[in-house]
Amino acid sequence: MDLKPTESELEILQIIWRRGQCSVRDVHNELAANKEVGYTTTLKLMQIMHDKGLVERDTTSKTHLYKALISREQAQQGALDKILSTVFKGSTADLVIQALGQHRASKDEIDAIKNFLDGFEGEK
Amino acid sequence: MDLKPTESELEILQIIWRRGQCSVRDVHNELAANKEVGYTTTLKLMQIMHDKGLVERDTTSKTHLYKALISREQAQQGALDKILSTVFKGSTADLVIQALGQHRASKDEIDAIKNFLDGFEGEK
DNA sequence: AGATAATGCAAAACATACTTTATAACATCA
DNA sequence: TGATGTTATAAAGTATGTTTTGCATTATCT
Repeated sequence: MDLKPTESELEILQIIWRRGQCSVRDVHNELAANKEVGYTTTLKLMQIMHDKGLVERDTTSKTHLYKALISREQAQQGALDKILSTVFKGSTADLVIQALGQHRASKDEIDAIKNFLDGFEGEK
Repeated sequence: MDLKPTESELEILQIIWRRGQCSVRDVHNELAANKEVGYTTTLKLMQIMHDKGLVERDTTSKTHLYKALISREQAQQGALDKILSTVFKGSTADLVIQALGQHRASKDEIDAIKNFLDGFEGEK
């Protein structure tokens, strides 16, 4: 299994992740709200995603219902792994620092990360 | 300016960033050490990168010398911005936690990040 | 039943990234 | 000089991702 969603596939996954289970129409309506796209384009992409094993579908009723077979966390990790190797020379610390430096994280965010680090370090 | 290097372009940028200034031959030798690739493929990619404005070149001597016009930090930030919007719902904290969680960072790395966070928070 | 709308599939068209081939110009070595 | 190797360009070929077109099926409304 490869599981490397493309750009457009990720847009669709976002919607499926949020809603849990969708018809092509559901997904298309959300996509079309933000950009110009044809219904059949959305359909075709979801068919490709099904071929790739990114989603599964329930075909019992005429309107097929799609569910994600890859979790958001898996996609996140895949994306991180990729940019770690391509631009961060494998250094997670560099990545984290770059992410935080530019972003002007809020106090809450920083605290959340610190807490996470504390727990992480304690565990050894 | 767009400045979105592709996968292959990033491999080449890695080398240019490390060496500072390179001929096509320099880059190609490094690439060819790790994978099967033709000299003209490397050349063509570097020409495309020049067209895009990712690199500049000194053509005074026969052997053209290429330099990066995009910094590693710019490329890193671009990559981060992209995955933040595509898979992390814009949450830097989620990204950082996911990056650290999977990676089993070393104590040194964790300390580096903590120090960074401390300084960052203090500055307000 | 017949019209209309929604859903689905297959095939082809298009765009972009990547690779290869063929050719030319120049430098150096023997 | 002329054989060889290096560099460069242009053009074409391949692969992958994205969009569009045409057609068939099913459901619903009158």
